[in-house]
Amino acid sequence: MSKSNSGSVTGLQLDVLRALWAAGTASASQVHETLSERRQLAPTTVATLLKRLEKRGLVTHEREGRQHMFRALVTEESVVTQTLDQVTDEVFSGDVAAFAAKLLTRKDVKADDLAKIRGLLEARERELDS
Amino acid sequence: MSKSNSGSVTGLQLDVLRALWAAGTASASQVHETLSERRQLAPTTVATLLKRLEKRGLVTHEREGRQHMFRALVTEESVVTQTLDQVTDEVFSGDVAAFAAKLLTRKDVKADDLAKIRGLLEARERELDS
DNA sequence: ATGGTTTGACTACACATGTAGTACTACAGG
DNA sequence: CCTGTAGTACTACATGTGTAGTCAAACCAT
Repeated sequence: MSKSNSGSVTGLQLDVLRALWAAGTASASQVHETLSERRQLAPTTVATLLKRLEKRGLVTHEREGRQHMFRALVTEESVVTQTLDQVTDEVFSGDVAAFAAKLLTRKDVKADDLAKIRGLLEARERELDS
Repeated sequence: MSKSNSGSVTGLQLDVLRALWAAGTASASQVHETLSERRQLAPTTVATLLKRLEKRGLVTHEREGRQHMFRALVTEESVVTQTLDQVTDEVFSGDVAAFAAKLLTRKDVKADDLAKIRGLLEARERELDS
């Protein structure tokens, strides 16, 4: 049951997944290449990461000749949601408003951030209202 | 100096810290007691956690007779901020608006959450505006 | 004092993560 | 055909975390 997989991912794992989301399908070396700007990792390291993600059920692969072509089994949406759920829960005891509050009172929130947020907020209000 | 300590904490560690924040100062067994409703942990486990948090510089203790009275060295504020910073960074590449957006579009956001958020948003706007 | 109780110290162990080396294999070029 | 190379598989290792047991000292009550 239930599995649906409860794993939240670390920043590194997320980067790997992002490479896959961007490519759709990619070999270990392609992922390595993609990551190379943000992370200095040995190619084998990337392979290990992919393998571990596969073990956790987050990605899969299919051979293509001698290569493995990897593909994410989870969407960015679900991973992000998962992460936020966890934070909401652990840090804010499920209180989304408190969560948002903290976010809004951060030092580095800019006026245009607020504007964007306002837009979304209003859209969301209309949505819930209807 | 400096470091202000870069550690983000896990849910469990956060619970331990919360016990300390609530008590101001507490012995391992008091923390254990406090946690006992949320977590079924052996007393020694709690002691271990406290010790590790101390090693990381997040708490400290002073002997009081035969006991160790622990005290948090970080504020809830800082830990929460730290956590949000990390999520902002890792998950949203620093884009606070995107972060907020995701939060607002969650399934379980209720109308009164939105109302609260709107209040804060407006307060914040006035603040930045001034 | 003496023994049971409390509490801190040390040790342990499985699992995840970050990181990477080595070994083997199969393909491509000469 | 032989060999370099690319790419997978296996192994490794330090660190952090969740979880807890054992041991020893210190203390309280009889």
